[in-house]
Amino acid sequence: MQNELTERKNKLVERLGIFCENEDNMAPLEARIFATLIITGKGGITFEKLVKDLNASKSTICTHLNTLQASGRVSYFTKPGDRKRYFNVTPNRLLQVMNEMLDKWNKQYDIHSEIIEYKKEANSQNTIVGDEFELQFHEKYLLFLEEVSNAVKKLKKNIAEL
Amino acid sequence: MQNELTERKNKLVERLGIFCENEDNMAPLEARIFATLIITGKGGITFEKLVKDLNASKSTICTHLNTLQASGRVSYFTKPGDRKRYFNVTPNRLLQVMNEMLDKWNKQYDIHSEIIEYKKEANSQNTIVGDEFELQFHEKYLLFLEEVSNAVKKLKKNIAEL
DNA sequence: GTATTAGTTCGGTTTTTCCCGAACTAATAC
DNA sequence: GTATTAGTTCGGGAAAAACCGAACTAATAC
Repeated sequence: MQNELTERKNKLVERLGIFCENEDNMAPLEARIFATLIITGKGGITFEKLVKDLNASKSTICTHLNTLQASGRVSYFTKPGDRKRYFNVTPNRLLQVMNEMLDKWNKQYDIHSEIIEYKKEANSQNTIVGDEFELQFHEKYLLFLEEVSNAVKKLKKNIAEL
Repeated sequence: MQNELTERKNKLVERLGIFCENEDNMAPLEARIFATLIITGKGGITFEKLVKDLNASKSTICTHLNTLQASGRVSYFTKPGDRKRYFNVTPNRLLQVMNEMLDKWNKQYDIHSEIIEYKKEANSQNTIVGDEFELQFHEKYLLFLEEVSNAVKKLKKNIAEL
């Protein structure tokens, strides 16, 4: 019974780990740590248990926990009379996820804006008819980025109130 | 004059390249290729010009062009009486971007759903009061994924008609 | 058919990433 | 203070990623 649950947990850590590796550019063990923290939840998990559960060295766990904390994804708390740290996912993680999305889209917006500027300038200097840069793709892209950003900004408010 | 524009283009390729490297998991040169294609636009660019412009080996360009095509991001066309291939970004790239977003969110949805299942089961077996898993984070996350997915699905329709 | 050039394949090298172990520091329990 | 254990640092090694060059194939121009 207990084994079946643990097995299920491990499978989930692995699955979520691979996802984080692929989509969030995490190192394999870093992804497993983060996945473990997500699945462990608020209660947190100690350094030494991570070392055991993930079968990794202390140094690796230490390094990754630090980068995860530096990126704001992970925090820890302590219990009085217990010097261990209990690591968990930063409380307002969902808000963070939304902000990360917005950041990424903003960066893209800036780049495509600059590309448009560049292409306009190039077109104005170009003399060969029919050889101009088209701007539609970039303009549509900007439009899309605005819209999807707005949608997430709205969700930020709504979900905060939930 | 021409130099100034070329300089600007190179800067943009570099900037967009780094973005693709970081956010889209591309290899450095792969990212530069893709960036070049985006900035070159519909007219496309030949294999040999990529080799020259990016100062890379034919083999590397070849390999990356193939993976980029395999992932559906890049296509090519030919001109009659010219055996070179002209590579460019796949025409409906924006639609593709939206689909990639939806895919990613779907994957996350599935994983978090399974985590919820797991935690419910664990809670039902748990006897220690106050030691249950909380589900709010995951439930909010699912809600958010649904909403943002819906927003993008709407945009898919609207922007297609644009 | 032949020459030429576009593009591919594959083995190998360089570079980077990832992780570990051992020695170390820091904190607290006693 | 001293012992113990939590956590860190750093040098190095293994593994993976990225790129290249040389030899090759394929296509077309002539």
